[in-house]
Amino acid sequence: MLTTERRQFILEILHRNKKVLSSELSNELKVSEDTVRRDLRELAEAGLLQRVHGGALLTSPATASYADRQKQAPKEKEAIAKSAAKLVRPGQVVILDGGTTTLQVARHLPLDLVATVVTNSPPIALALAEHDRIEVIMLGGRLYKKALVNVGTTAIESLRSIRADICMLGVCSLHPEVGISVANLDEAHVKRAMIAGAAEVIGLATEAKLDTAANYVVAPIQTLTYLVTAPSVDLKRLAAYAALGLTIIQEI
Amino acid sequence: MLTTERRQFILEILHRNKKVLSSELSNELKVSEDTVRRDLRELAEAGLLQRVHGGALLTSPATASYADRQKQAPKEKEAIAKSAAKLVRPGQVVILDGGTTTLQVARHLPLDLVATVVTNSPPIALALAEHDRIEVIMLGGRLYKKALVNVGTTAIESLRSIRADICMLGVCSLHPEVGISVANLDEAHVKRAMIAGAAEVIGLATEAKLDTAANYVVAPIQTLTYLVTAPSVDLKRLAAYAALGLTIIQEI
DNA sequence: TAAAATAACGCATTTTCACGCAAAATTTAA
DNA sequence: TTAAATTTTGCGTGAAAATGCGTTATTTTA
Repeated sequence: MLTTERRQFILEILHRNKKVLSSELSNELKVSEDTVRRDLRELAEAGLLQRVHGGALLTSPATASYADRQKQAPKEKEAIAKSAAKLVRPGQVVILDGGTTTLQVARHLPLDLVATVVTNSPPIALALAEHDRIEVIMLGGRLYKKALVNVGTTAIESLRSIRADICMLGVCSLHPEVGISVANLDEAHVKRAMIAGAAEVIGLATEAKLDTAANYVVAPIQTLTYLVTAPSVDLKRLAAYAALGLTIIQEI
Repeated sequence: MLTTERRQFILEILHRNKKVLSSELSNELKVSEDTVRRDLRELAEAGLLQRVHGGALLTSPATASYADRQKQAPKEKEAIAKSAAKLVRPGQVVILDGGTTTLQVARHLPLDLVATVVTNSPPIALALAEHDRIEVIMLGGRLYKKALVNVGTTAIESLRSIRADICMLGVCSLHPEVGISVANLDEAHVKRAMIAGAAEVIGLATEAKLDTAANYVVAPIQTLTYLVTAPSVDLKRLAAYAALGLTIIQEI
């Protein structure tokens, strides 16, 4: 049985049963579990299924992908969020990009912080609704459901009239040469407008995002003033970024 | 059953029953309470539920006042929402005002409905993210936390360039002579712009809102094309409104 | 205040995963 | 067609995840 054939078969089973187990597939297909896992890994990267411990599940459309990402490396994201939240000074105007990491930042802002937050992410706006003294400015636009952010000219236009102190960007992919890149063109445009509207730009990145690139480039690395990562990330992996002039923040 | 599967199941139960008990889940899922607790802990960290002694509750979507209102007359609101949701025809462009009743409407829209929804309410935008075929246009602006809606010139400006088929308005106060009125000036402005941007206007009102008035008048009663109320409301109470030319809808 | 229920913590066990390496299979090039 | 290069696969190892149990703390209730 050909590799491609086998993978097709896995997808069929998955759509019939809504889930597959690595162990069962290994038995049924007469290949080792390693091979099955490799298949699942490939298929997951292609977005055709959702890997979980023990096998895989159907990728539920739209918002599910967001919920999934919320579960990825939650510890690391929380560590980053805590550090990043401390960078916001009272009275500042902050542009907060959408994303699961920035959502954590919003949650970790002190409840009594006086500030203005500009965001294109409905979940972040809701999280900040509990912060009495934070003024929330929501950027409108078409809701891009995969990332739960508003995109389009409306958002970009609104950003033109905003001069923020800092901008916190959840970077999807970061590469010393390629720069900051994302998987969606609309998102790239909005992020670029956010960067243009702030004096300082803070990038938030989990380790998995380092040294990777996506299809749409937002800006070169030097655009960032700070790069916040988890304390667990090896300094060697960050050397290339530090060399480009960024200040690396791993813990405050 | 896979771990991820189990956690999804817990979330489903939670959304259905508004609460879950560790002991019940342990029985139902045939796993130890430890495991259930671990699941709840993880899900809570992801912000998907709120842990309490004995189990978990739904995450408060936002501020207390909003959550409180969501608890007021839930049956009545649901009845109204079901009727109102049926008024949306495939392919239409719908302006959906913020509010607890309109949020229910969003939730009751068919999952396969093809439509465009324009809203200034982050909770509604999020609820609609699960509807694959609904395009969501979010109106930006300053977040008015008490009602969780975006207000201000940005929202009003955006509405100027929209011609919707219908507009669904959660009315705060309704009075035959005063008209539609609300407690906040900014909200009044936005609602007026919404009305101006739609061919038909549908008002949603629980019984408690009939024959009351608030400080800021949005528009006269005749602005409404339909008034949707719960079937439990006595027709006599609605006579005055019917006399003004509205079509009363109590159940479909 | 005491008893009961619920939670948290540490630990051991089992299962599942990831990674490197070498053999086998497949594709590409000479 | 043969040889070289690439890909795929299976296995061994160690790491990580998931789970249940015993114990101790905390909260709730009577």
